[in-house]
Amino acid sequence: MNAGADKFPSESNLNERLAHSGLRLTPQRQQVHEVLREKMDHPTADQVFMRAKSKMPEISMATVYNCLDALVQCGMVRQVTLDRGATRYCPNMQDHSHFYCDECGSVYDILQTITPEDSDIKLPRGFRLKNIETNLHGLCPDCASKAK
Amino acid sequence: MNAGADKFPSESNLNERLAHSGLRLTPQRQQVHEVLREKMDHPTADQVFMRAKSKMPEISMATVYNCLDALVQCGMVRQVTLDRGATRYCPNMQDHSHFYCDECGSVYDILQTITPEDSDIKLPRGFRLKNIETNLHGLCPDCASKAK
DNA sequence: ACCCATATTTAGAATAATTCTAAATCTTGA
DNA sequence: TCAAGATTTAGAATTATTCTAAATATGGGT
Repeated sequence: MNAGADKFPSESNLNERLAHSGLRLTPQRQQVHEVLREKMDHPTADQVFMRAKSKMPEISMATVYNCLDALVQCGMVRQVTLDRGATRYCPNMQDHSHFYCDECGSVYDILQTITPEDSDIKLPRGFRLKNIETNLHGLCPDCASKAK
Repeated sequence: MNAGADKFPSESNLNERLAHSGLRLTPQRQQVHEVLREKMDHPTADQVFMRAKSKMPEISMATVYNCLDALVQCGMVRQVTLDRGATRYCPNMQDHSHFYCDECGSVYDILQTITPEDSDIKLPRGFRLKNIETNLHGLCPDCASKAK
């Protein structure tokens, strides 16, 4: 699309990444990925649907779920489950963890995490560890100040 | 209830714990807690409901949710959200993490974890960290061996 | 370019998970 | 004993996710 520097390096990988998992690049998958990158506020499937719909009115909810699954499967998006509510989606594939405010439910990316390497977690024989998900729970600045 | 050694030390705390959060000890809350401690296989609310119902036939689903919420709130039970499916509940309040098999969905307690102290995670100003939830993702022994 | 096999999308129905509601019941403390 | 408030209950309502079957799109081989 542009000959110059890629503003969105991973966008250019989308096709390869999908292909690597035996999946095709489709306008819908592109759109869903774009929606996620545009506003990285950990939207739910429903929010992704509404945002995608505004650009691509024919897209359906089922497709959004399909696309999210495809993007998760090929490693372009992370699924984030923090509470009993709807699952959220995060296109930031850098190692990072999520801070979840137990009070108001807001989510923040925290650019630090524990990797299988620097953790000294030992699993019983036979387990194969792929990655460690770190969720930080507490109060966000807003709620912390309200709480005295 | 018994003068001897407590087989279930946290059971005896239930009342205090609830009281400390301004909650009452009720037969239903006791039952739900018992169900969880009886088989620590990370059941969903629905499974807890069925198990509790067999001992206390009049209990309702809404009550199970209420009780689980009360137990979580007073720190007697942990909520575990690992995928898009139903939330699971864990009465083991020792520091530990959960291993989740991405293939078959089974969950194992792993008696190691990262605590706020031994992690050197620094949060931006204002955040108040309460606890770190560590979820290990990968393949369980069964699925790992099947996967070559 | 044309055809095929397969992948993907779609709307809507179906299911699953969770929350809400309003009435009944149970405590607790004055 | 009473009143206020907490808790439980059944069932309805809502929300989240998955399923289904038909329509459409795509890529590879000719």
